[in-house]
Amino acid sequence: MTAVAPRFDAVIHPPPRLQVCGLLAAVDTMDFAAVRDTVGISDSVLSKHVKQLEEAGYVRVHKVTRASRLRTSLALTRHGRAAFDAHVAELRRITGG
Amino acid sequence: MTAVAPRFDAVIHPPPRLQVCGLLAAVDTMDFAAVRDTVGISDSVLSKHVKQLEEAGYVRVHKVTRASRLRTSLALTRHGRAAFDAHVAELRRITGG
DNA sequence: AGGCATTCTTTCCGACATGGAAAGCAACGA
DNA sequence: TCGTTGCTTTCCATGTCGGAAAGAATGCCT
Repeated sequence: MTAVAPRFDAVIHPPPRLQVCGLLAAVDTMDFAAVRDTVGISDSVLSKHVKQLEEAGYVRVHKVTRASRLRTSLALTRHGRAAFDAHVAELRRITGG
Repeated sequence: MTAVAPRFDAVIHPPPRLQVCGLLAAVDTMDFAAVRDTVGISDSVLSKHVKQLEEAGYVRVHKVTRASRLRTSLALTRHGRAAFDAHVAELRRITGG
């Protein structure tokens, strides 16, 4: 009864990106700053990892001026969610889920 | 009701080592060659990863002459099993298990 | 004993990933 | 125009990874 085909994803696997995807998978959208603080990494590092995820088509970046401040929100794309689910399924398979 | 305290382990996380630990977690012992073939990596690469796991105290290497051939068998130590379980628990936490 | 095959182990090497620090940049308010 | 906020990009030092090939240990065969 596997919902998705397990598939290891090297873009998602590294710790910081796995955490980012894990956070985004649980919500519709999350602010850059919130992700940065939750994961506990610097602006520059998060920015670089988000860029990887964006280039893979897994994350969508939305820049909005809110409360007269620049707010960048992140969200998984449909494709990103599918890739994350598949990777999680593969992790479960590997680890004997 | 978490059985083990989730704890991310950088020694275990990389794909080849996660696979090796996943295999060993399911059995008492497994031959070097069987692990190598199941994981699908070369002798030298497996040897190097096993060395990392050994140095972390996670894997025990047993060299035996069997059927007049050198046979190296691998097994998780108790400590290795605990670390693996903790890492898997952390992965589940991160991925929204 | 010498040579050869089997089984890993170690070394060498080039490629690539990663994070910290700092400089850059765009937007906005004072 | 200047300073602040909120990321982004660049620079750099370090680390990891795997492939290829040389090494080493052990046993078999003649």
